[in-house]
Amino acid sequence: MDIIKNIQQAAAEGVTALFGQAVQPQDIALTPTRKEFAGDYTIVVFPFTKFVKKSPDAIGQELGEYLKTHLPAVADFNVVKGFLNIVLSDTVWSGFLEEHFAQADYGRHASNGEKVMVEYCSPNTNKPLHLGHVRNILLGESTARILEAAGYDVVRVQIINDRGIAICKSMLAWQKFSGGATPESTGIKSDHFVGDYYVEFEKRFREEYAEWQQGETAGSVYEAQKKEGQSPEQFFKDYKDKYFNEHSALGREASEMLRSWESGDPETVALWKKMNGWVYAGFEETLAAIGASFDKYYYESETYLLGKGMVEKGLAEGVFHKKDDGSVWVNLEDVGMDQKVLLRRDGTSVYITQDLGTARLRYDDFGISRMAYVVADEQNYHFQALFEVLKKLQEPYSGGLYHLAYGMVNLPSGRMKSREGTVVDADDLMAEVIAEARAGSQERGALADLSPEEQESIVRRIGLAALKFHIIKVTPRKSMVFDPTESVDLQGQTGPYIQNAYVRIRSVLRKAEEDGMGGSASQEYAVLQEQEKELIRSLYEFPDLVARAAAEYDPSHIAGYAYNLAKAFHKFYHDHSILRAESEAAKAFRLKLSRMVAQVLQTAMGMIGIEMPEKM
RNA sequence: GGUCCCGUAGCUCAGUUGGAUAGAGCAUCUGCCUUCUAAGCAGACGGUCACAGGUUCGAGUCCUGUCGGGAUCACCA
Repeated sequence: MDIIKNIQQAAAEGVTALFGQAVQPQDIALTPTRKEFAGDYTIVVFPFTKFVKKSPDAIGQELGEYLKTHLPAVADFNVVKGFLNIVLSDTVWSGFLEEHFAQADYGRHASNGEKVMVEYCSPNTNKPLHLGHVRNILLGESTARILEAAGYDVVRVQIINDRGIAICKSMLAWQKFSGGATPESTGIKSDHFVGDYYVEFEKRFREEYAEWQQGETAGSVYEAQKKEGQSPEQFFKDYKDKYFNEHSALGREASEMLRSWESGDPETVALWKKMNGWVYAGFEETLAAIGASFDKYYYESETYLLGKGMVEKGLAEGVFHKKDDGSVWVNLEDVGMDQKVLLRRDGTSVYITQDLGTARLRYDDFGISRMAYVVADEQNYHFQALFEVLKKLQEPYSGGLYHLAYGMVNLPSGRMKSREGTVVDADDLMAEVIAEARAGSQERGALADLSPEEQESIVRRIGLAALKFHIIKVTPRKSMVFDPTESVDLQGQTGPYIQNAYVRIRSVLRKAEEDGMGGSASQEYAVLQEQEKELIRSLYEFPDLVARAAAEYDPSHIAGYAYNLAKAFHKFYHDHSILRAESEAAKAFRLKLSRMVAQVLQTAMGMIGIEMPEKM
């Protein structure tokens, strides 16, 4: 039974029968009726005035009559200013509830046999995860879960940037300054431990640079290369990278280490493995705390040479071209872009070459038909180019590529800057929201008779719900302002607000079970309250919403839906008693309704990685 | 400068793909717990949907331009 489709179908037939014009059911504009009018769904009749020489009101009347006589579900209708409001029979809604209230997987779609990959997280290994990664991970994990709910077979992967100058800086600093300290000997979480040495390197480097600026070499470099009217401060700020490459002792050592790694020097590789191992152990802890897990990790140290074969193939097919200096290019001007280099003149790969190879590798590994990359929007251009190149190569999965671009996470004070120490650490952030939830919980005292372990488990769920919901409710595409004090709010439009609706229902259901609840009496409940209908209407729309969130790769739709459903339930709960309903029939009906609301809230929140507590 | 994204209440965000009088939360103020969990409910206050044109029965939504903010335009990743 699909209520909306039935109405559209009947309305389309009605238009044909009454006005002699063929229209497609999906072209019937059907929207939920606004609260101030009577009805469940509204058909906008204005479009029909194009081919019917009657007033919108007259058309509405005729079509309303038609629907009322031809569709049993339609109990009544009214026409207001060209809007045909359709009132459905209460049995439509009570029938729907009876059919679905016990369906545990309601809202989840049957398998569609398609395999899709979601790439997310994808950190560098020189520093711990921060707020930006948190948005990425939450979006990626939610998207993966939503796609699963929509019937896809999902493969979660990340590509870890485990090589390059950054990790060499950490390695060098550790080698020079640690005195053999380890995460174990210091008691510092292992990814933070490695990050600390990266910071140490930067600190020492700045000191070295500042000292150098006082010397003769610096003076002559400044005089020779300064731009007109440029102060020494400004000049040396811009000169930093050049200093690193051309003058710095630390810079030379770090570059040396990178070369040594690239040539496979056993000692360097061993050190690299040791420090990356620390980082991975720390990441795993953080990812486990957030609730994300992966099917496969790809490492840039293993993929950065890939893709050359595909470039050769493209060359052979004439899709790419080689310049006189030996570099290989693709011309993307036909799709409004530039020329992009694919192989350097020395034959080595660039970033995009590696991504071409990695895409192919993944296809070979998993046979996926679609791939979603969760990567910040600063890489929009890169992914546009990557996808176009894969299309030119006619890769079998190239029609199913999607860049889930998300905006920057800013603080109320502005952009996060590591130099100013304003980067919000992922572990700290989680600890903070959980502490806030703990404080709130102790104040309320509702968990006092549970064991400390149970209390802690609940408090974690509440804190993480606040954090996750706060981030996921924002449309991915938009950049967002993250206010730490708001993220720990437990009231209003928040994760805990939704958990609370669930907890209230569970509490009622527990009591009902003690009393022994009457099941079949609900069938006799004939006249529904407006708020009951609203809840069921909302439940009815859930599967479509899941499909839409999957199609648009947008978890914020699920967050918004869960909030609206919880809000509707809170109001219903406030206005109507469940266990002390007017009749046995009403009580049984409301128990079923509440049960299904709880079920759907749990399913929806599960899709965005939020677990529900039984009590709070 | 070229391209892309964003601009909605004091703040943080929705707005079902063009439908009715633009909605929530936070903040401020006011009510509601001897009654199923008050992390709740109700009310008040708060808007030139950045601006100007256009398309049409109808525009926050589509088109053009302007202003403001961000990103990006490497043989870096």
